[in-house]
Amino acid sequence: MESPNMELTKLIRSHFPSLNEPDLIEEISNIGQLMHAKAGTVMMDYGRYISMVPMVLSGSIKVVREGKNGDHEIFLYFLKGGETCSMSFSCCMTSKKSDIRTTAEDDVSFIGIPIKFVDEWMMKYKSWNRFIMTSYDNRMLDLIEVVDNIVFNDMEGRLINYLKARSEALNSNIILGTHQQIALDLNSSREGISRILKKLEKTGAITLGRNRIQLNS
DNA sequence: ACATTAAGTGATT
DNA sequence: AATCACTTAATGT
Repeated sequence: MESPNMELTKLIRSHFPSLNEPDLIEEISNIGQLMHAKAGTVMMDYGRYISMVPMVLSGSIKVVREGKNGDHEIFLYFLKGGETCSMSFSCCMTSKKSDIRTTAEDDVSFIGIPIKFVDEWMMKYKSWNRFIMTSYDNRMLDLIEVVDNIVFNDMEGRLINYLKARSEALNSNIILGTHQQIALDLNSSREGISRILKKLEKTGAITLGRNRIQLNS
């Protein structure tokens, strides 16, 4: 039988190879909590305070922003294995309420790190510092992509990018869900999404089914 | 068989 | 490209 401590150590080594300081790995193993979230679970919601920063091991987490009116939201990006949520980190640091909502796109497992340590390790461990900074940078790039998408692309372009992102996040070319949900994510209308999807199906790019979209690439 | 939910369509703005 | 009003199709009970 392995102790949970060793289990965590293994997971950190295999999923976060850039964190290579032995003391750091030991600390994470002692302090981190191995956690799971089932597909569809809302992991973080608007207005909630965050006490833990997740280091994602497997699965992917959908991050969305609430629209101005409050009745719409807009899809931002997916968080995948080996990554962490910079939003939760910055929220924690300023002990602000969350500006975003995250849901488990599929079954997710992650290591939860209490904020206190996230902060402490920033100064203590160089590789941790780099890890957090890199994560910030990657998220920033994702956000720039979102802006580009909205400003320069029409709905069809945005939808195609969205489908790609989702397929990549799920590691599958089959996407399950309703047109309505996609419309919500893209701040569009169900009918509009249905029409574009229909058009894409005719070109052979995708195959449609009820609750199901298959990408044919 | 019936009710419910998802998707398709044409018209209007 | 969004919204409305409706139809058609698939699925659950």
